[in-house]
Amino acid sequence: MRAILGSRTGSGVAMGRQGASSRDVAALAGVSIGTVSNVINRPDIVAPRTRSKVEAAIQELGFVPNASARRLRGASTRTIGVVVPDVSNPFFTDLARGAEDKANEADFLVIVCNSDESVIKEEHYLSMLEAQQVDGICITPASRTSLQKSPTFKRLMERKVGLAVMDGRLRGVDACFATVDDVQGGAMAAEHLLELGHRSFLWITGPDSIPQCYDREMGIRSALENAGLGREALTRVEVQAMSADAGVAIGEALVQDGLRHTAVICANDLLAFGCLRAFLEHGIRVPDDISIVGYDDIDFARVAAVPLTSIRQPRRELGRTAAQMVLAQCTDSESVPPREVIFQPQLVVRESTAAPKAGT
Amino acid sequence: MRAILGSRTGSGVAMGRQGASSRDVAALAGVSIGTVSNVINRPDIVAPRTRSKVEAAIQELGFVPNASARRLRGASTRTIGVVVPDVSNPFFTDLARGAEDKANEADFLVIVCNSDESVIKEEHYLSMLEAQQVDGICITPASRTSLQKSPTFKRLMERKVGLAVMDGRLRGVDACFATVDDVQGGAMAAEHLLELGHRSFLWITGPDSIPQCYDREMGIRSALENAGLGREALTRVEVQAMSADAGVAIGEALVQDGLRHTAVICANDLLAFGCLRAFLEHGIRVPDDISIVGYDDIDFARVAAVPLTSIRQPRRELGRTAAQMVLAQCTDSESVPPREVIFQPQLVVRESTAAPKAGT
DNA sequence: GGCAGGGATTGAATCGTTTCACCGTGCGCA
DNA sequence: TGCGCACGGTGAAACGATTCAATCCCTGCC
Repeated sequence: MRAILGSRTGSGVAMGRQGASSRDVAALAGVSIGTVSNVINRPDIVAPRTRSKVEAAIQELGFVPNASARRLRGASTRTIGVVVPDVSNPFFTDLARGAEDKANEADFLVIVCNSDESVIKEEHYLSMLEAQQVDGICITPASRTSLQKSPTFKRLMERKVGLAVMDGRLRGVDACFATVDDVQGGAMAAEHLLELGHRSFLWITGPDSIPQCYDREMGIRSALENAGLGREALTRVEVQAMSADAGVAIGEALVQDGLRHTAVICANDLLAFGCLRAFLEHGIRVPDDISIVGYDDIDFARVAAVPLTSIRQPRRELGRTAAQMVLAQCTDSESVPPREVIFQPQLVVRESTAAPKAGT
Repeated sequence: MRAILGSRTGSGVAMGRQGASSRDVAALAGVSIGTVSNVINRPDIVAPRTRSKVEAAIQELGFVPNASARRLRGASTRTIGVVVPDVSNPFFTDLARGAEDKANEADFLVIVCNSDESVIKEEHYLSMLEAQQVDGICITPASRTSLQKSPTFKRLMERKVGLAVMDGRLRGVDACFATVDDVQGGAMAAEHLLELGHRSFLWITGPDSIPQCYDREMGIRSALENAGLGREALTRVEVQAMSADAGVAIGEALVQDGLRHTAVICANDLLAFGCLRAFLEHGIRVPDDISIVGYDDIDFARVAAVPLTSIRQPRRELGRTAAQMVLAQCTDSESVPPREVIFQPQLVVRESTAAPKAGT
């Protein structure tokens, strides 16, 4: 009476477009399909003899449970999404890598999505992740405000998909946050330069809609204010893409204009690299003629043409923490994970900063 | 008689742990569930009026088809896996990013896996990807030989999962390959240095099991041979991890030993960076005292302390091509995609190489 | 020896979608 | 008027695993 249960590919080494199914395993082991499921999910409740029979069958057929079917029946897909602006920015690479490490420890897979800071792409990815039935999402939002308005995002929240925002906070959103204190980081950069004696600053940053940029600027401004400087002490230049190329472009423009500041603070190391390169190519000496501070302290900061003073962020740790939060939400179901972890940035002084020249 | 079909959450704005299902949409639009499916998959065969009714219902409920259910019924998951040694190596970052770009254009999602060059981790990831029912896999194998032996890999092949090997070839495997001619690349590096007059080389490389390392070394050796040099002209140093830190360690050791070569060729830019840094810290001048050639030409190569001469690879293009091949295999079903694309590397000369000092 | 109880296993229902055989309806044509 | 056909739409089966109520079997106890 069990003969009828054969797989569509026969009972031997079941192969074809699809691998072996639990039916095949059950047939080969001479048990019911439910027992196979038990062996996989609750091995302890299965009698040792039965268990080893089933395990042998699983081995022989090379059976791997179909995650789609599993998910359909309510189980987890063991998959999380990671949405970042651009993994080719080393900062986000490390964020993603950290998240992947943590996920891997829990046997989860990671779907990586690059939003390229486009709200539209982000929204699109979110809905694909929803369709994929991911268990959770770690996201660095493309914008400070638009995510909250996204219908997909709202649905995701309502469906109680695990959610952790990396490196940024969202007003009025009930999610976990793994952030670095960007206001503090901005202040650190400014204070370092103030201590060296600088009084005139150039701030190269991305669009104001990027929360990190916004916060860092706030930190810089408050530090300058505390030092008794007026708003005119800080000149603000905004770039569209926070890339090395953009940094080069700005650096070139600055050189053309004649340098009017003694110090440059960049919203990330990539910009700083570009800027540095443009300066050096035009014979401007760093830090003698001008100081540069980067942000992120990516691995390459220390091997730059002039090793870069930068604000270090615990990048991998940030990703790990976010993944941890997401996993906690979707694994331990009702245990409430810490809602917010704020890391402190760290000033790393290298050779790109020094006291301004006397004559300035 | 259709009343019985309500969703478990009622007929209004259906919400809960799960989003709205096609049943909900069907109920709201007053059509059958099959019609909803038709609207989604073959809109052309549905009458315009019906179609717009259904589309309105989809909108209202925020319906997103469940990919698991879809897949279960034989459709694609619209997901591919990308397995690389380590995305925090910029070379692989770009490979992954290229693949993601291409996948995104076709509305596919990418699952990124870091094997850390561990055959065990690689195998584990492969079986998770199998369970996820990915449509295809782009992989840079952790080893030259072990993948062919992996049972999971064999199953994957038999199941006709789309497969593309990035940056490496596998003996006796029937898959697509997107590679760069590493033998040629190694030769280019050596020839450049030979032309400058170098005769004594140090080759810093990863384990021989890594195909790229192996091939590059072959290229170097044949170039030296062609130049009439014996095997003793090349000293080989092997590191476990091809990271900047490993480069620093080697660099330090070299300095301790006293430099016996006039040129160093590194199997990747990270090693070159580390080496460069160690040299500079000990007052050794590059390229005056010693020349360094990297490999990959990552973005940072040109902004290094001494801009690095390197062998450029079309990184993103490689990833894009691999993804393209995989997608072709799983989309156009029977159209045979090009089996192999070989890109040519390119020598980029910067400031880290020069003729050896006269007295050497 | 019979029965209660508990551990092991089974079988059927279920998840949400796709697919396909089938059914009405209305129209053109003989 | 009646036949056949095309078009739109329906409904049920199927995909592969999980879950849980039901069943079976064995052991130990009275």
